[in-house]
Amino acid sequence: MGSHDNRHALFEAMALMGKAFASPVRLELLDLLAQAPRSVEELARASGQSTANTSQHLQALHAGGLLVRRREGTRVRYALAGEDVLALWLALRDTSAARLAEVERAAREYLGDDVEQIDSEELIVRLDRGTAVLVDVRPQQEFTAGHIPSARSIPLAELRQRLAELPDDHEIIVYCRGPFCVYAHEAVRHLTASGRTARRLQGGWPEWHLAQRAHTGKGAA
Amino acid sequence: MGSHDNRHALFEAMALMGKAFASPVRLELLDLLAQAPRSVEELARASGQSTANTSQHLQALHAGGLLVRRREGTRVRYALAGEDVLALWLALRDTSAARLAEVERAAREYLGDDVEQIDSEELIVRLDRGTAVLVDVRPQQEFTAGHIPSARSIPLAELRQRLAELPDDHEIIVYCRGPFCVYAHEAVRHLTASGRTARRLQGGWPEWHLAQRAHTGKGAA
DNA sequence: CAAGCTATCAAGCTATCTATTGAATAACAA
DNA sequence: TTGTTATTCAATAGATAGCTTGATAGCTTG
Repeated sequence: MGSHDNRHALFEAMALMGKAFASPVRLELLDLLAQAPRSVEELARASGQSTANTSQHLQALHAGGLLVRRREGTRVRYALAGEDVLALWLALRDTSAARLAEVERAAREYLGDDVEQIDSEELIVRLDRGTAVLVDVRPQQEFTAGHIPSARSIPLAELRQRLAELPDDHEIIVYCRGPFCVYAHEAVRHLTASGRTARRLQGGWPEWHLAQRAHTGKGAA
Repeated sequence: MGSHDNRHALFEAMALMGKAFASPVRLELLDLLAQAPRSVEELARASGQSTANTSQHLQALHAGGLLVRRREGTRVRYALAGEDVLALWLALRDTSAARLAEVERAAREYLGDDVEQIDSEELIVRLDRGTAVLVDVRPQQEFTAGHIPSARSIPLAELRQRLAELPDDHEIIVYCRGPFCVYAHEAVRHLTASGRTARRLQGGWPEWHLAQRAHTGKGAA
């Protein structure tokens, strides 16, 4: 008899995860956690929300199965539940950009003028040849949590003072959190304005990370 | 100044799509549309919702960029907006099953006892050898909209009367809408009870379809 | 153009969600 | 113990979402 009820219960359970994606604040938290695990306070600061509100949203994401949490002394560290969750978030983000004009428009407004891009295959060639250097302009913490091999860390905020560290005779390739993060755009604009040859890597650390996993056969279940 | 506002606007736009996934009714509609495009009334009947309510949910899915619609005479035909949307829905579904105990439990309750499975590689081998026949037990309409090559259509409701059509000396491999659809489970249980050798194909038409697309290089943008 | 069918709209009620506030709890240090 | 910091809980008000009902609009057919 209750086969209908059972089917509805199934979709209701799936909607627990769906609901987690239904708030802009939660999406921003996911995006931050795609870079590195963080405490509630760090996430609150980075997202511009109150601590209590951030905590509530994190619990919603946790209830949706997207996050794991661990107490570390006096603070609680939240992290994405797994690479499948990371892939799901990137898929939602990219599909929304492809299908919703609103997202495209907002992205253009936020990122400003396009800067020259380079894809990861080309990047590898140029690094091998030694004609380019790779710079990670995300905050130090995110670099420490994981970065593209052979990248050096120069957080965007420090770029202005640390220009001398970058060789004059190399092309500079910059990456950050991903295609919807301003850091690399701003870095490239600043570098170009300073007379350097600079480009933005297409995709950021999460994309690189996922692609590596896929190639080495550690793919999804 | 408004760089914060711009970032928030970006996530708000992405959340338009996120919100579309936040209701069990909408997920069921997506799941139906993953099989074949349909009119509002068909979707209402299949999902057990009122027409008005179904229409509203379809509009929400449309606003989220997940559906396209086209007027066809007196009715409106809704369809998934693209293969990226199909892939996204399958990813959400599978991730929720992997990460949420509630989904696993609901799926077990709904599907009943496990039946023997076979993966698509093995399927191809057995079809080549001619030791197996492949049966699509979804409603006729969905078969017509797309099916695995070499499958024959026997909707579950007709299986009982059409048993004679199936050769006695072949293994019968059954598929339906996907891993969370009961049809194939029930078909295999019925066939086995009738003394046949039957198994369920792992994954249904949408999974097969996406996998084919990926192999032939028509992958995502 | 009138009838009939499909889909959408509009209004209303209830339930759920969001952000805020202030209090409560957990871990740790002195 | 007491104090301090990080996080969660509880209560609230305002906004949104969900489903129902009845009216409206679009297309087709006679």
